[in-house]
Amino acid sequence: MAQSDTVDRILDAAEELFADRGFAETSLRMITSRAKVNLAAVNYHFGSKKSLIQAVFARFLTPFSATAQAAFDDLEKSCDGKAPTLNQTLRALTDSAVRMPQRSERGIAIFMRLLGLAYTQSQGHLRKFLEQEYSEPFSRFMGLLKEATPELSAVDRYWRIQFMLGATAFTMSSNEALRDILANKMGVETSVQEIAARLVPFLAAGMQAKDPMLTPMPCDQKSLAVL
Amino acid sequence: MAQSDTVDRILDAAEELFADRGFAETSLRMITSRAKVNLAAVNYHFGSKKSLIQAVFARFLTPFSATAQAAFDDLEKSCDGKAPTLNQTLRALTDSAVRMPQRSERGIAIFMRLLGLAYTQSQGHLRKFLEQEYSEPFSRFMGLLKEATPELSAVDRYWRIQFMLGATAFTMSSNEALRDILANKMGVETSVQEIAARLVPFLAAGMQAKDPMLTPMPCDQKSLAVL
DNA sequence: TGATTTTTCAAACGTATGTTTAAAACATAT
DNA sequence: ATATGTTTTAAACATACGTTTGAAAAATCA
Repeated sequence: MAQSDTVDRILDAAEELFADRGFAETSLRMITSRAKVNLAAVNYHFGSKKSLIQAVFARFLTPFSATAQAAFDDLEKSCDGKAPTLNQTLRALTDSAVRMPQRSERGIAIFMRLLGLAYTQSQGHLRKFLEQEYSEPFSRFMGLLKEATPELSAVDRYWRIQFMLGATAFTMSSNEALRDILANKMGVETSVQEIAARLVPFLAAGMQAKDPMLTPMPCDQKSLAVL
Repeated sequence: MAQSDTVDRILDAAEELFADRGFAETSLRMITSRAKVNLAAVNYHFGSKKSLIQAVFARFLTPFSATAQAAFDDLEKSCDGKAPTLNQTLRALTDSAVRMPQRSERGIAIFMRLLGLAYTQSQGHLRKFLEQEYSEPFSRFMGLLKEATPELSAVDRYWRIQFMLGATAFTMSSNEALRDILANKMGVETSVQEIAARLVPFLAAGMQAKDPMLTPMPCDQKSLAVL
């Protein structure tokens, strides 16, 4: 081989192991032994474990962010002048994820799981890295969300976005486990695409729920208004 | 003091540290030094770190599960015969959490954060412990959800419950951080009760969204093959 | 009181981690 | 072929972890 592929082998192994077991629970020795590379190679090529984690994310997040930006461009062009709907905006994002060129069949699942872990296994450095590296597509997405939900107050929108993020990150981060459970329990096979297709209407409906402050607080009785 | 309070001091310290930093990232030395007890005390009183984690959960989950069961009883009694609505069911659960007697002012926040971590930091032993220890209130809640959403297919319900769990666990697990961000950004203070009050309508609306397979695809390009 | 059990304590153990080192192997270009 | 820069390797390093030990201290009970 003309050029060493050590770097890629490390990235491949790290990506899978991180997705399977999380960051802290994956040691450099596991990574290097799966990659069939010397232990010191990680520190030689990446500098540290933290940098390796960031590199794993950069490798799939950079092309994804470009794809998403293009999808946003298309979306704004296609309904020129008018703001894209919430469904369209969410769909543009999930489609970008689903259509990404994958390294393996597990590619999408790994991609989703890592995104979920990034929110969940809050490694401080990762948060900072992602925020400053991908702030543009992120805030563009936020802007689209704002235009698609003009009826919401800023505070309502803030919380509902958190709810959306939570539902998405959590579901996607354990998408393989959840799919297995469903297959065992009800004999139904599910693709990541289907999960996304089910998730979007759920999120859109929640986002557009009636104003939360209008729902009565519980007195001592459980008497509640219907919704 | 007639009886040593070492056990409680350890539980208090562990509870806070786990909530702040997660399980793996909290060492026994941190716990024992905050609790001002000897390092060996944890292994003496609890046997192992795993058992300590379970004990922390049992201390607040056992009374909570009792409270929730009572709330479910009340709910079923109050609308006798008829099935409680989705909003009522969700509300019964969140109210039970909010009304729990708290050990501190952070009590609710810690409670939520730990519940979120239980789902998120999937310590295998914790999952098993929780499942076999609190399966009754859990499956009762699931039963109520099923009765409250008779129009959903089992598969749809399965996925939407996962979405609800995700939104809840994620939001609650970082509720303190999210509240701080909102306070800094928009000068709005938020209580955990308010988050719950906002979350419930979001979840209910998502749960009752129109059948996902019927939602139309965005305009021209994004039309996807059905599943 | 004295005997016995329970609890505390400092110290050490064994293991695993991320990282560094310095020499060897390799590739490239003069 | 020789020199130069890059990559790989085995070994060690320093540190942190959960757990165990055995003796001291405290509490309990006869």
